[in-house]
Amino acid sequence: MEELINYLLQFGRLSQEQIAMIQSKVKPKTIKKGAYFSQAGQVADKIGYITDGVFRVCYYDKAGEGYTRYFVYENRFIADINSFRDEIPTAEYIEAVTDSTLLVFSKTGFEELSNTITGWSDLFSKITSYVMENKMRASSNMLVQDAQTRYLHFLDHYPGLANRVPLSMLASYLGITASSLSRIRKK
Amino acid sequence: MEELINYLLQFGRLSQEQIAMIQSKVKPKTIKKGAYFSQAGQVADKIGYITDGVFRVCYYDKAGEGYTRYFVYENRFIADINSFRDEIPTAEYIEAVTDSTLLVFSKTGFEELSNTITGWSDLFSKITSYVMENKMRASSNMLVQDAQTRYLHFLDHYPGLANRVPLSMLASYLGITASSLSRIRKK
DNA sequence: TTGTTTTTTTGCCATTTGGCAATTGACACC
DNA sequence: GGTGTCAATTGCCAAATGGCAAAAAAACAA
Repeated sequence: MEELINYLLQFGRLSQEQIAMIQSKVKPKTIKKGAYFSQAGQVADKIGYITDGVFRVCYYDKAGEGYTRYFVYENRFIADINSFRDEIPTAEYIEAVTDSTLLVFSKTGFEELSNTITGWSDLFSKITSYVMENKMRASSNMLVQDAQTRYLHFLDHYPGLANRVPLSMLASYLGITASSLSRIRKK
Repeated sequence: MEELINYLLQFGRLSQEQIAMIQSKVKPKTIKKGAYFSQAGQVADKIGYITDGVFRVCYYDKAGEGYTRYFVYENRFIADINSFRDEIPTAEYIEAVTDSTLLVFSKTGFEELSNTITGWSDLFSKITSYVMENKMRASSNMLVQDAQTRYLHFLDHYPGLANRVPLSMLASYLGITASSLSRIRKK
């Protein structure tokens, strides 16, 4: 809870009353490894702040093969923001990679905050565009690097994360096969 | 001008007065091929709506080699939104790939719209997150496809664009060398 | 613990892509 | 018409990566 508030304060000012208001709209939730926080085809009805655990945003091809777009872990928000805002179905899955705990804003709770706290939706869209820009830059950068460079960059940009996610998921995030990643890892 | 309004209307409602207000804050601008709309190290002080031409968002490595993150063309906004909002220096260049014309919002003009038009900044952040999500999805998808698939996808997703941008820029967008793209093209 | 299932590693070979250099082509300028 | 400049094509070979299958290791369940 503490962390959530500190995270928000990085992006804008909040009064004590506003903080109390936010805290009152958030509910703890646990989710098991392998379960989905949101699923393709459904409308995302909540926004989560991860207090413990790792999630991945992913999709599946016709053959059922899963591809990881990116990972999100402690002290970050996880949500399909476009689905949530416009109430349209998601295109992707948000899957718990480990057993996890979250603080969750419901759709109605979030809207109450938008109506009560001046600048709340601006603050949130600031977070959103900041995060998305980084995600986009990351995958755009990977495109022009070879597999080993991508892996090494991942290791020092997300220290420890490589040990918390299955190799196969990491491989699909890096855009290589599991075998290739295993070989690169040997070095 | 017509197109700008129609584009905005796709993302939210606007009254006649609001439309007039928007139109009064926008100024036409032309920019020559090769010139920059915004540059790394500077603070982006404007948002452009492209009425004619093609731009690319790009960066350079130490060796001076340029890499294209993505292209933007007619009837879309071009801006470094995080730099513009927070008044921090951009990390990237926005370069005119062809001679182009724009409609430009200045920082002050844009702020006046935010203060005058209820929901203006929500409407704009809706556009931003929608566009960024798509850009991110595009480069994330490319990561798991081979070069030829990426090229073919580009051709039918952006019809005609391949003929408007130099091969070398397209190659760097696709994450391959100019030679490789040239070979793929032969087929 | 034991057996079962899933994930990871490894070997082998085919294919893709990169790197480099030479050639060709387009275009502007003299 | 010649000449310089820059972009695009092509050939050659090396390096990176994929595909597939078998073996090994790890995770999980009974």
